[in-house]
This record gives sequence, C-alpha cells and structure tokens, in this order.
Amino acid sequence: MDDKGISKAVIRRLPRYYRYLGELLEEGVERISSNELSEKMRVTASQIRQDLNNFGGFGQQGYGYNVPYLYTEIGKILGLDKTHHMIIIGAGNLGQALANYVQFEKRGFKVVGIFDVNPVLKGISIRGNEIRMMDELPEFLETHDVQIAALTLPKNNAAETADMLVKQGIKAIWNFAHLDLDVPEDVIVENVHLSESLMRLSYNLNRYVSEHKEKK
Amino acid sequence: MDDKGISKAVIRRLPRYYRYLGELLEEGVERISSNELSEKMRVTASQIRQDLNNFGGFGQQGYGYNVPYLYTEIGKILGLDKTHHMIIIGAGNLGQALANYVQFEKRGFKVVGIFDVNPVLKGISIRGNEIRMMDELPEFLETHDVQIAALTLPKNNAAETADMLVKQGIKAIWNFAHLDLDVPEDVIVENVHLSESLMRLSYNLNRYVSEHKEKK
DNA sequence: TAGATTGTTAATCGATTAACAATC
DNA sequence: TAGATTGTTAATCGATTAACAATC
Repeated sequence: MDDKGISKAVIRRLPRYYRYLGELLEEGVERISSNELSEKMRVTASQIRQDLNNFGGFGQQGYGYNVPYLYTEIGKILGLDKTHHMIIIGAGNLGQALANYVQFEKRGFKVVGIFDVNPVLKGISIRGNEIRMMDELPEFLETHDVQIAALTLPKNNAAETADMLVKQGIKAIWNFAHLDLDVPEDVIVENVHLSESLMRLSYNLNRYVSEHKEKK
Repeated sequence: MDDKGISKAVIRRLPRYYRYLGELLEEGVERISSNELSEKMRVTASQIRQDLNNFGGFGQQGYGYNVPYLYTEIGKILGLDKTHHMIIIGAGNLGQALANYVQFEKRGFKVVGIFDVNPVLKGISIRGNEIRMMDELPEFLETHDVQIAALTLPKNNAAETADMLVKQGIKAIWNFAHLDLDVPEDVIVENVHLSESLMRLSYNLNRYVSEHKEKK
C-alpha cells in the first residue's frame, strides 16, 4: 500500500467518506459519482477525487465509483479489515461508555480488558469483561496481545500510566486525558480532548452573538 | 472584539494555548516568551505570535507575555468568562460521564438538565440533576434558559431530536451521535465523532506497521 | 542605552479548487 | 460512437514560517 506522505487533512476526512459510503451501501446504492457524493457530503467533487487518488484509482471514467468496492477499500486503508485488541484504563463513566459501545467491535476493535484503581469496581462485568485492578496490568500485557490502550483516567495519573504502557509494548494510545502525552515517536497517540471541543463550541456561540449584535 | 475571519485552524489551537497557560499559572510563572512557549508546546514561536495577534497585541516587546493576563484574555475570547447552561440528551454512560465531569462547571458550562427516553432512569440523580423524561423537554426549554444541548443518544433518534431542539431555540449542539446534523446556519454544531477518531488511530497504527515492514 | 522580544510584513509551503485530457 | 466521469495537471487560495523593524 502506497500511503507515504498522505497529509493529515486527507486522513481526517477518510472516516467520513467511509461513513457515507456505509450509509449508501445500506440503502443498496451500487454506484456513485464524485459529483453526487459531493452534494451529499457538502465538499467539492474535486476534493473527493483528489483524496481517493492518494490511495489508488478506485473509480472508472464514465461510471463513477462502485459503492461496495470503495467502501471495502477505504476500510482496508483504515485498517478495519484487521482485528485490534484494546484495553481501557479507567473504568469510570467514560471508560464504561467505550466498553459498552457495540459498534467498535463491528469495526474490528475488541475490548479485551478494563482496568481501574478503585477496588469497589473490581469484578464488575461490562459486556463480558470483568474490571481488573491496575496492579494486574503488567502481567496481563505479557500474556495478552494488545495493540491499543484507551486512557480514560484523571489527568494526574495519565502520564505515568502512558509511560508504563509504552514500556509494556503498547503501540497506540487513545488519549482522553486532558494533557499531551510524551511518548516515543513510534507510538501513536490519538487525542480526544472533550474540554477543548466544548471551548470551540463556546467560541463559536459567542462569536455568533457578538456579530449579531454588531449588525443591529 | 474583532474576531471576524479568524480561521478554524487558529480556533482549533486556542484551547490548547489556554490549557498550557493554565498550567503555567498554577506553577506560578509570571511571564513567558513566544520562544519558551513554543518549546513547551512544540509549535513554532512564529505561529504563536501570529495566532495571538489575530485577537490583539497581548504581549510586550522585550518582555514577552504576562501569563495571568494572557490566560484571562484567551478565556474571554473562548467565552469562558460567561456561564452557559447545558442540557444533556441521552443519559447513558456517555451522557452520565459528561454530567459528572466537574471540570466543565469550572469553565462556565453548567449542566441544568439531563433527559432520556428510558423510564428506568427517571429520577436518578447525577450531581444534583434528576434524570427527566424526554416528553418533559419542551416545557423545560420554555421555562429555562438553555444555550447548549449535548446529544449523547443513538444515531437513529438524533436527527429528529436536533430538529426539535432547534425549534425550541437551542443555539448550539455538542453532537456525539455518528451523523452530520442538518441545522440552520445560525445554530452551531460541534461534533465529537469517537468512531472516526478511533479509525484515524487505526490508520496510523497500520501505516506504521507497513512502513516498518518495508524497511526490513 | 543595549538587549530582548513582540507585532507584522514578506516568503514559502501546502492544501484546495478548477480545468481538461484520458478513457470507460 | 457520444456522453459521462474519472485521474491528474495547473491555478488559486490559505496557512505556516521566516525575517526584521518597531519598541519596550
């Protein structure tokens, strides 16, 4: 797969293409042109064609794109044809929400363990996974094949936990803690900073209000 | 405030500046230069100065930036000096996680109501808010001042719920459902698409593996 | 005053859009 | 073959970085 030097902007859009194609697939649509898709997704047709051509010529002149084929191919690019084992560190509401989210497993992300420091949670079962205590984690990682760790714990423990995970060979961290993790460059960090998302919403809300005022 | 035509890229970075300045503030740091901050945040000093200058000259030549002042100013730009009332639609794990997150209230986001369709949840109290049933929502919105609605419910009900919220005068939607909402242009939508985030992680994980293989 | 560092202009780089030849 | 639509090159637009004069 020739995916060197693909820009982050393209990668950011790829899952959205995948989502729209999945919907078309469910509706039984067989083929779609970049123009039709562009209207649905409210992006330019040019951008769709450019984006897809980063990975190969998935379309056909005069016909457009075959929906089932393109859906599968984008799935492959995103690695959704492989199974990934994930553990969740922090069994609070957020950790439990992730553990309960059935859809992830359909995309190949299988939760194989949930950990917390709180002894009250020990043994509680979430979709077949009993919550384990953090001190069991090192041994767990030695005996299980795990690629992804979701960090859904408070900020103050996140940095040292991440260090530990990296030492134990975790290759990707899905980070929900409100800090930037410092990890070796071969470890992937995908951040979900909810408070930053909320602040952007707040910015736009207030901007609208002030612009509206000025017009009056 | 002259905040017209500020690019999205700048807005995306603003909460991160705010976070770093908050940390510096806690450490008691009084002043910082764009250069020092650039090393901490791993962005260019030039970008920091450009970004901040979109909103005004917050620094001083020969001195740098006053940390408490800059922190406060960015807070104002983000609208964090105002209180926003938020309701949460969907009291599952994710909705409860948001309702429980104390930090939001410190930033001026006050949860004033939590709603769900599931009668089993009715009356359960989360940080002082009893879960209400969805049919109470219209009256609630008429008698309360609410700006933000967090949508933490399944995809299939999200679109019609959003329509209803907009009709009731909600001006901003924090959307966790896996679809793009179709709302009037004066309504702000901030999306948190967790499955797309996980797919980006997956992409990067697999990209690393394949590049690594090629090198061998 | 001299040194430091901003604010801001200019240069570069990258991403998006437009255009059209290739081709199904 | 004619029409449609891609793949791809070229043009435009926007964002980032570099440079430096202004100024504290």
